[in-house]
Amino acid sequence: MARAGLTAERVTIAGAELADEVGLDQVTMSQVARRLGVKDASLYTHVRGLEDLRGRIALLAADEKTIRIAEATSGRAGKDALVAFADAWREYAHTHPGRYTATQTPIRIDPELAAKAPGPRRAVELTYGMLRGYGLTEPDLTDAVRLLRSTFHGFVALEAAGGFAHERSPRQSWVRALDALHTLLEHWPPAREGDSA
Amino acid sequence: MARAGLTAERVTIAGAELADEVGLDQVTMSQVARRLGVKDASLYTHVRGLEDLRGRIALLAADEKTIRIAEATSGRAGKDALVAFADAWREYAHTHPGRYTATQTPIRIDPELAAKAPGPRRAVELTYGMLRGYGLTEPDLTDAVRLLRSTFHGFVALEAAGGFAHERSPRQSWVRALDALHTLLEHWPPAREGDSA
DNA sequence: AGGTTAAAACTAGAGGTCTTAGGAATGGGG
DNA sequence: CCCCATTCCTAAGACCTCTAGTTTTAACCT
Repeated sequence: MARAGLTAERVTIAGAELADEVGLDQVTMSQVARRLGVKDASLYTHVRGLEDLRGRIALLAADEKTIRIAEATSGRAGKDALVAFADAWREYAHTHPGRYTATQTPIRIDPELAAKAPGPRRAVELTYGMLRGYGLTEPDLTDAVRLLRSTFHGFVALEAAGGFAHERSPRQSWVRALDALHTLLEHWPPAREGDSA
Repeated sequence: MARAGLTAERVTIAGAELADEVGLDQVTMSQVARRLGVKDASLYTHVRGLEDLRGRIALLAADEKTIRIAEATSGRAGKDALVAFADAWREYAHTHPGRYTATQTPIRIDPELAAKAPGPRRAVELTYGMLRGYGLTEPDLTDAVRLLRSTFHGFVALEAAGGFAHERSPRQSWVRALDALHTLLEHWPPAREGDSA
């Protein structure tokens, strides 16, 4: 029987495609094997198991998303950068729902593998870079980054879960949310007594 | 063999407990049956299947969370109410991680069953009520509600996924995020040209 | 009390999944 | 050309979901 030419990467990509098509929890070893024209057991040469595969999909997605954001924000500053960053984030979640879902799973990723992935560190740099123009300093900077990431992630997650059943289109709320966040970053409230606790 | 006295509700609760203990995706028919001292097949008298059980857990969680929030915000207004609301939300996610995860799944819930659940409607009322003091009007009100829900959900989701690896404690960032959101609600930016698109 | 009956729980089994173990083919390096 | 590490396979065990058909239970009725 001719070799299929599998690699860990090809298996991961097949899994990611499957995730986007039928949902992350429909990604099984068997399905991925079938898609690659191979028996289930053959995958275990390249991937430790289902958990490992899921982790690799998550890492792939994180990298891809970071790249999109980097492209989108390149050369922009201030609110332009904020909107480009956020739109790229949401766009990725929309076009790759399965991959995006994978990024939400608690980190059960092989640490050694994770160390090789450029995504996370780069993502952090991008976010801090985007906020540079607002003149925040630590620890406000970290807090602001966390607030932004929370809002972006929360919005697309709720959107995907069907949480916005209301009349008003999510798109409109999204635009207004970005307006609001921009305003907020420009007028970031000073820490008050007791906030260091 | 003596009857176990199962009901759909008892099965759901067993599933919810299991979810909190070992994670939602470890909740299987077999495990739930084992916990109840019953054979797998017996569960199908009370619950349509695994999907259905998951949906019921999600509904249970939504109701419980809403109740906690209602209790916490009762009698409060303004920033007090905002903080109580948010803290109750986060607290629920922390103490019931499996149940909370269940609420994130896209709605595959039996519509008939969902109609009976008081949670969702009540949750919406609570949120709008909490914002009453800020003097917002539609459609800003809807946008603000969506922003808050996104941020709350996003924060606890990232927290649970290990997304806040930084030095600074999530608790501190949470407190500051609430400060920031309060400020934002007090100075909600007016809609600009083109925002209705 | 005893008999009837609907529901609850069981046994059996088909079909799917994950994973390990060990055997056979393949193709690149000596 | 042949070695042999790697790739892919078959086989098999354990577990899972769900359906069908059967037995047991408890509640109701006279």
